[in-house]
Amino acid sequence: MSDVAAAIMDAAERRMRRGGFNGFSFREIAADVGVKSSSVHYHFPTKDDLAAAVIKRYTAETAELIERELVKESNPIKVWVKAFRGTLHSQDRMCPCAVLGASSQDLPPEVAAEVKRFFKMCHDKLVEEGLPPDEASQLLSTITGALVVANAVNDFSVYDNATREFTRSRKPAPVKAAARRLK
Amino acid sequence: MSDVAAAIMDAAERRMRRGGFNGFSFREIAADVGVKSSSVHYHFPTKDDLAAAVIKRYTAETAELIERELVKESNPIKVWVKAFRGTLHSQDRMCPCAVLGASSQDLPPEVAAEVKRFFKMCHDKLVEEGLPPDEASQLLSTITGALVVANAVNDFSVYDNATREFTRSRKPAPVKAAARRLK
DNA sequence: AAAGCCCTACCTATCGAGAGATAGCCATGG
DNA sequence: CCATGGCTATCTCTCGATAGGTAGGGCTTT
Repeated sequence: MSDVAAAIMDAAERRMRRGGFNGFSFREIAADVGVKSSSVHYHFPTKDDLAAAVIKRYTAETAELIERELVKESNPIKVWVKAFRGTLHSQDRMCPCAVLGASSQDLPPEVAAEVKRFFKMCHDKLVEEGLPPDEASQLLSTITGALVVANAVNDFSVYDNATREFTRSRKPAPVKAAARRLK
Repeated sequence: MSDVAAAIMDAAERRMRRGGFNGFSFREIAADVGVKSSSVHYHFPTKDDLAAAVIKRYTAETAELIERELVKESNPIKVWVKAFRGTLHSQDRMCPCAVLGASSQDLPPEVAAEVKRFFKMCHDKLVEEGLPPDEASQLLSTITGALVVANAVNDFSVYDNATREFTRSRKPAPVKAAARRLK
């Protein structure tokens, strides 16, 4: 992928994190990158294509990040809470999938499908790492919601308050998951 | 408030629940109600006005609903989990504040302020009903996130799975809160 | 009671801005 | 020499917003 294409995806992701699918335009992206809007169309024919590509890349990057962190810290709960905490404290603040997921019903089908894939990936990984399915759903929901609420009230401490109990009292995942990951 | 104004707010709320602030237009609302878009402007001069009014009303209605339910069921956790579950299973599916809150950074200030007020109201009420602040943040986050994730993956059972532990194991609120409410 | 008047609640018509998308031209480099 | 990756220019839509017109109900004044 060319530098420009990557820069376009970066700009699109940044704006999607703020305003979702309807929160950015080809012209804005083009201005961010320093090209013309028609050049954005060259790399991503339609807006749907661009958004879907951004989410697909984001899903892959998140999965990789989690894998890397699991090597350093074997408790998956701590890893996921910390990862989303990093998102909140980053410049872009929100997870794009949380933003898009909230208005999933109004998304182009390809984009909605990618967002769905993201959350499925998260849940699958949590279960694979040893959490019971319900607990995985709860953790994923709490983390996602904490992001939304912290964003809405503009107070990041909400995230830490909401996730505190998780990082404190939960048992670490069974050893087998960590072992499988290492071999 | 006139019938038409109420119908406009109803239509706006319905569309906001699906697509957020950028997910509806004056013309769509007008068509839903059966008037012209200029008539919508008559009742709500700007789009910001309309959206803020919708959220303000929604906040008040939610507070009233919770109060009513607390008379029947004294455990606030069960009441809130059930209330948002009702939202998910309603025709409109999402809480408008969850949708708008996710893209809070891109909202007109008056609208963002109303969304913030909604979440503050929720947290305040939970604390008032006897929950420790952190637990209130956690419950609110989990419920909100469960809505988002369930919506994104298009599977309502996620909500029940994510909130199951809350409704099962938590202690009911202290008696004083219920007593205060009754006097 | 009739005349005059204003306010409410719509309407038609239109504005300029910005959206996504397309057609076709041009420069560079393998 | 032609494919790649940009560009200019322009299309058609839709957006939020505004100007100005009108029907009719209710008020006051004579």
